[in-house]
Amino acid sequence: MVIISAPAMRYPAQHKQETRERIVRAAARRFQRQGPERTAISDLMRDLRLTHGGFYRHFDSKEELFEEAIEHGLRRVSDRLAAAAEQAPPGGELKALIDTYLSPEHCGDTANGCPVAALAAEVARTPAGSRRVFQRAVRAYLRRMARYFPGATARERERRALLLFTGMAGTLMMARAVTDQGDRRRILADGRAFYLNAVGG
Amino acid sequence: MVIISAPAMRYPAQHKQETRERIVRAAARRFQRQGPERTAISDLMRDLRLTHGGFYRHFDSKEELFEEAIEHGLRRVSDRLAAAAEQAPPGGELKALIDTYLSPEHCGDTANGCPVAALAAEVARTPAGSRRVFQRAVRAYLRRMARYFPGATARERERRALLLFTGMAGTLMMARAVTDQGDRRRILADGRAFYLNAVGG
DNA sequence: TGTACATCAGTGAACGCGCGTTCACTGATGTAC
DNA sequence: TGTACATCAGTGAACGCGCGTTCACTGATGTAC
Repeated sequence: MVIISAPAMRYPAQHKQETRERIVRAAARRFQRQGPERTAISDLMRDLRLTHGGFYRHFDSKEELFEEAIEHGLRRVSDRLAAAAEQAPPGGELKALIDTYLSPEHCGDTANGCPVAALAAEVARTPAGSRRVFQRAVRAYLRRMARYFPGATARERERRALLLFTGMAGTLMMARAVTDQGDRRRILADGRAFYLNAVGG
Repeated sequence: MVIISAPAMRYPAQHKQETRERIVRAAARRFQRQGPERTAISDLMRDLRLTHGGFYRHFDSKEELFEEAIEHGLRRVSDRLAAAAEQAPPGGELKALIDTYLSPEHCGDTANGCPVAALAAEVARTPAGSRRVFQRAVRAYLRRMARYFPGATARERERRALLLFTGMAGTLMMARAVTDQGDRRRILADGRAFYLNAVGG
């Protein structure tokens, strides 16, 4: 028998929840930009003007935070992509998705961009637990994107979405790895044309 | 005025060179499988039954080794891909490249696979010097693959090769990140069909 | 041929640093009465 | 309303560990003579 009662709280009820979310947001940015190994818990907490010790009031481990940061990152990109698709003229949704994903802005903003392009190779080296979380988050992302794709069944639309977004993630990754600005622009522009043609725009 | 004379050597002349190459090969494998941050110099040297102290007789830093490991990895994949294309029936070269790159074997062998799929996101976080080395190695790789692609000029063939290989790298990365074996097989199979169609096979 | 010397790939202890995690403590606020 | 007490988000020192890099040393072999 478990008795649930409201305990005494010295902070406003949702204060802890908000701090937790701010940590996740800061983590998503830093993990994607610098990689999880190069970002220390103390960096993240300093971003929020807190000290590192308090971290463990919110998370059991850095690994748990990593999982939530990826979920957050995927939600954020899918928000951005869905918004772009909704603003597109009828029939132009797919083109809007591609142009947004392979835009110079997305390329230049790894921190707030797609976690697949920034972190999927690192997720692949992670224990099964984290990979399952990742897989679930990707599925939710694809379910959300599927409606903009042609295909008889939801399953087919999701498969097309997966192929498009994983392919573009690879191309975006390469654009970021290259040093020459001209090459970068060209890779992105070629990619936009290639994928638009490939999904039959 | 520099006098070049053969110094006294206590090891056979090419011994040092061979050790250096063995370090690079071990590094490519471990960097790609575990990531550069999770592989210690001492791990690599232990792979060759040596101790970590000797490492600095061969390389100035871990960063220098990272650059060479990526060059080595790209040469190795392009060898493998070129071999597959050469064995293909006439006209089937592109299909052979795609089937080899997106094969379950390549997916399951990150250590000896393509460094773009395994490490490009990490390269993107690296200082400009390493990124230049990467870019040069990728260009050599594309020049070598270009001959299997349609296109009026070498430049055009290389651009198609880049789009294909970066796209497939993204798809391969996702297949590796996912936990479910069935999903993994499906991603690879869908990818093979998608890219074969996209390059007009 | 034999002997003394020089070379340098490799050894392993040590240094310094960063960082994940723990823990005793603080102090602002809510609750009980 | 006022006072004593309980709670717990946050603090910051400390611990333990891993790892990149350095360095004095070793010892097998080549060269000089």
